Amino acid sequence: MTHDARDVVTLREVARAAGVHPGTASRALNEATRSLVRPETVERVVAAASALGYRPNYLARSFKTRQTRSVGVVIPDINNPLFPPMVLGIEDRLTTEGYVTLLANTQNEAQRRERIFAEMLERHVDGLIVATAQREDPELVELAQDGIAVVLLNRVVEDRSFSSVSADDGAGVRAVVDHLVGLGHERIAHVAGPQSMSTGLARYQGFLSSMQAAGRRAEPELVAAATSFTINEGERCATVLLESGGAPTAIFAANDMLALGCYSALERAGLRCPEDVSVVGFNDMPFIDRLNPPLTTVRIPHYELGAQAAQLLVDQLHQPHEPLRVLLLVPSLVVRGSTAPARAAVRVG
Amino acid sequence: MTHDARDVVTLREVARAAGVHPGTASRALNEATRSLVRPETVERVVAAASALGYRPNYLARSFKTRQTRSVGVVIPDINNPLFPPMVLGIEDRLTTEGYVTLLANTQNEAQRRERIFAEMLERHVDGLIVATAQREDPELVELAQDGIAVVLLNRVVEDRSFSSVSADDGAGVRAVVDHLVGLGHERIAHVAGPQSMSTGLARYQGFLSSMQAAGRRAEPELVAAATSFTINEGERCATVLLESGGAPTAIFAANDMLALGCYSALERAGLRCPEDVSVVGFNDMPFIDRLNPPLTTVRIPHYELGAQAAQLLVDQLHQPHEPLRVLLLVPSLVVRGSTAPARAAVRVG
DNA sequence: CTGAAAGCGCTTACAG
DNA sequence: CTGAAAGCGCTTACAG
Repeated sequence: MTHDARDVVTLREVARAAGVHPGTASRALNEATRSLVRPETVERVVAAASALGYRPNYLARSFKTRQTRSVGVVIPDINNPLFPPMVLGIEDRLTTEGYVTLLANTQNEAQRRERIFAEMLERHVDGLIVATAQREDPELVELAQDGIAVVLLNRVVEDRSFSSVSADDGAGVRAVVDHLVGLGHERIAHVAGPQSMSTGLARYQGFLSSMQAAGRRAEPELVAAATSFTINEGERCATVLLESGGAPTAIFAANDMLALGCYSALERAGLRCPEDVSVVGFNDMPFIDRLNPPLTTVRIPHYELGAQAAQLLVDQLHQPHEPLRVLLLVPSLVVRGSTAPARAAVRVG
Repeated sequence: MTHDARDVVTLREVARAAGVHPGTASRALNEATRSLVRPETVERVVAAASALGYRPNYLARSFKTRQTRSVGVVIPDINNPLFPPMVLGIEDRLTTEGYVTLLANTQNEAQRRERIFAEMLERHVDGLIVATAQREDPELVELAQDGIAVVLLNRVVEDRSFSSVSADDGAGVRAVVDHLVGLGHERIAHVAGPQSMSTGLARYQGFLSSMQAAGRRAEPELVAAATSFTINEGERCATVLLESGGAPTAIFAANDMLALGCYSALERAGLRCPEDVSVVGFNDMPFIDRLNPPLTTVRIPHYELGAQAAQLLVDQLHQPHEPLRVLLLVPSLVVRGSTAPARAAVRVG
């Protein structure tokens, strides 16, 4: 009825068939302890195991060793197209290392996040890959202090006690600003992301420093900060910028969702993109190249981000006293139809 | 160093603190057996447990009971925007039922699929939600015969030995055909999906019967079958249709990806959508409403699909001899800018 | 190099 | 209603 049939052959039976003690059979079958056993014995045990179709009982093993070879992956929202490629990268790497992926979405709800972490620990995951970090994240810091293996993905905590894999936002933003400056834009605005997240802050700071490096000033009326990375917030902020009197000829949005909101705001204001205002995003979401106009944006290697995070975690699991590692992957600017040479300043409202 | 600190308090200690035998403590703490214990004793045990911060060891429990309260979710490709909402629906429902989600992508590779199923069984998942079914799927049928609880999601196996949750494709297609016929289209073409999948077949058959019901003939030169649900295949098939001499004024693509390919083919042929040719998709992928033109398509309640599949599985787990259930969720046509009244027949090539 | 034994932390017949 | 005991299937010190 259930799949107990599969489980019917146990280590004890393999041992009997091979004429050895179960302990010996265990050692022979386990990679790590195999060298303790005489080669001929190993061979005998392995033969018996495969003859009987022996499959070790993971539950028993996990119970005994307190290791589950599973890792918890905590993301904000799988519906955000950023995350699926990361999850795939994680899964691919984890799988080849013999780990299994427990996935959970926080949906940005504190209560849900707490539940998820508690559940993952109850399930004895060997480690956690967390893509929901806030810059200040006491909950996460506490986890780390409890000695749970955690790798941060995409976003980062201010407290530098985590290994992490994220994109080099500074480099990405620099490429954006250089591109816009190169097109002759004088009045470049920024729709910043939430400053409570490392990505929002890093891109904002990158904007300030890149502007300065390019000899431009980032005027206060040309910056608006969104409270979330959503289309609605992008529209709201872009509207603020357009009505501020700052007369931007280009808007750099801290991610593609916000950029989509910029499109909406421009449309509502009767402005054309890129003729009147250029728009740049960040992330290179799927299908963003099929919009009208196709969005100029910064491509982040999301799959790689996930794969590297998984690797870091696995390394850390195998070598618990490994020093922390902070990986920054290189993004690249993808120029499409939403940016064009600056024309004249535009004033609205 | 590890989170062993959390595990330090064991059932035995709770029992001692409450002055009862561990067996009694177990019964008192377990929902199902609590009624066997005198209320005052239950109270004492519960108090002791919470005073000591007792957390049952899942590993021990799973080992003993052979249940893990985990379910494997097998999807073709998380990067396909269809699946994230389904996965979220699954996770939400599973979580409230106390189950955890093991996620894996087959990437449509047979080898990978086999590995995944083997792994999931090794991990003793309580059941499986499978969105990768082929119409003929001996592997899956075998699983079911082994008595593993399986619920099919989105796609279905010809062999009717599974519970499943999918969309009522026939109803969706009917709405599409009626819409196009209502717009005066005489020559309606179909880019069919892979006929090895139930979705591809059902939508094709739905097309045939709806056309017939509407008094139209589905001419052979107005149907082309894709070998995969991809943009490239959509473009290839649409090109075939446009060059076949059938002169379609509307193309119904079996999903949005294929419809995207139709857009490309029209563009390459110098035809405008919807002025020259109307296009309809299926699924209502995220952001498909932001394309140029916004795609008319059939909305499928993907989140609900996932949630219902999870529910079916959980029900089946709790009530193993429950009869199979086949759920068909109702889709709805979303009319956007890619469809317009028919003008004249168009001939290309 | 191998055997004998203990034990991981629970659950669950079985007695009483 | 509760206790005493067995046992799930492994791994791993400990002897020899």
